[in-house]
Amino acid sequence: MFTFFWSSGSRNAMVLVSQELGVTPGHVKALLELEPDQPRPTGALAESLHCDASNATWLVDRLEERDLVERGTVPTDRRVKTVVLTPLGAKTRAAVIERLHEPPDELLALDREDLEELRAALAKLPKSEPPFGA
Amino acid sequence: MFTFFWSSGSRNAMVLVSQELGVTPGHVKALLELEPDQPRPTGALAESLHCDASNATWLVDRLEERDLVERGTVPTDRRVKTVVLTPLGAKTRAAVIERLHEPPDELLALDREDLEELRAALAKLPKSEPPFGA
DNA sequence: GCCGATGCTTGAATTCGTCAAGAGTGGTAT
DNA sequence: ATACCACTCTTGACGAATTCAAGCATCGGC
Repeated sequence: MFTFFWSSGSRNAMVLVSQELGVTPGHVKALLELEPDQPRPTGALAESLHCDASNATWLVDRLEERDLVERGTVPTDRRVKTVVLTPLGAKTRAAVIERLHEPPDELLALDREDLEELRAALAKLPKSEPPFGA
Repeated sequence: MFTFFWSSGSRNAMVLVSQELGVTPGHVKALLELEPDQPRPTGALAESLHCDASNATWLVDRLEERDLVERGTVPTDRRVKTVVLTPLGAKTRAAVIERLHEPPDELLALDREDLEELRAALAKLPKSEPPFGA
């Protein structure tokens, strides 16, 4: 519903959240792209993140160092390496989402009616691949 | 009017613009903080950019290399170094602003009525220091 | 079984950002 | 005036994030 938060942020919400949780903004972006118990190929992750494959490799390295994800393989194609959340990773991801759903001050300043009008107006925007469900 | 663009972007408008014009996103941010013919102290620039003074120094170095800005001094206090746009810098800045005001596809997809509703709804948000006038 | 395409990794380079330390200057109190 | 503290900018070191070029292993088709 409020995926629009992402950028509206009063001084970028994601940066603040990542600082609170002791991870980097890059970690946060990547965690949000991973569903618990659903391994994804590194390449798919890179595509979701709109970045280079080598960048995804580097990012997964950092996540792996912190035991937030684990690498795996798929039997059908031994070239691809998958990435899957560890229990700690899933927990951290949940905390990030929880924290990210808290509406920023700007929206809290609106009364119910104005908020509903804003929601309705934004709902008409063509959607552009929300970073995570909601 | 559409300062909201900044972040709403379909893949960050500023990044795209900077690529088009052959400069970095940092260059763009800095250029927008400088009014033509109005020298600003390096420190003031750093504050506007919400970054470290040393970062501002580094940024001005890069801008100076490309002849987009020039450094100067003020007679009243010999500690401060000012930054002012060169003719090329002013021209580049104008191009950036021009390009940045073009509405993204998401908004072009809306008809006049929906657009007006969105504008009205957004107008009720408390304002948080727009990056440049308009 | 060869060969081009594909998936990931590595290394170098650049940008952006922070912090710590230093040089130069300004202001103030003694 | 001298000493001392505050302020401005710069420099250097470092980490995060990003891109490109090159390399290795594997896959798929011929």
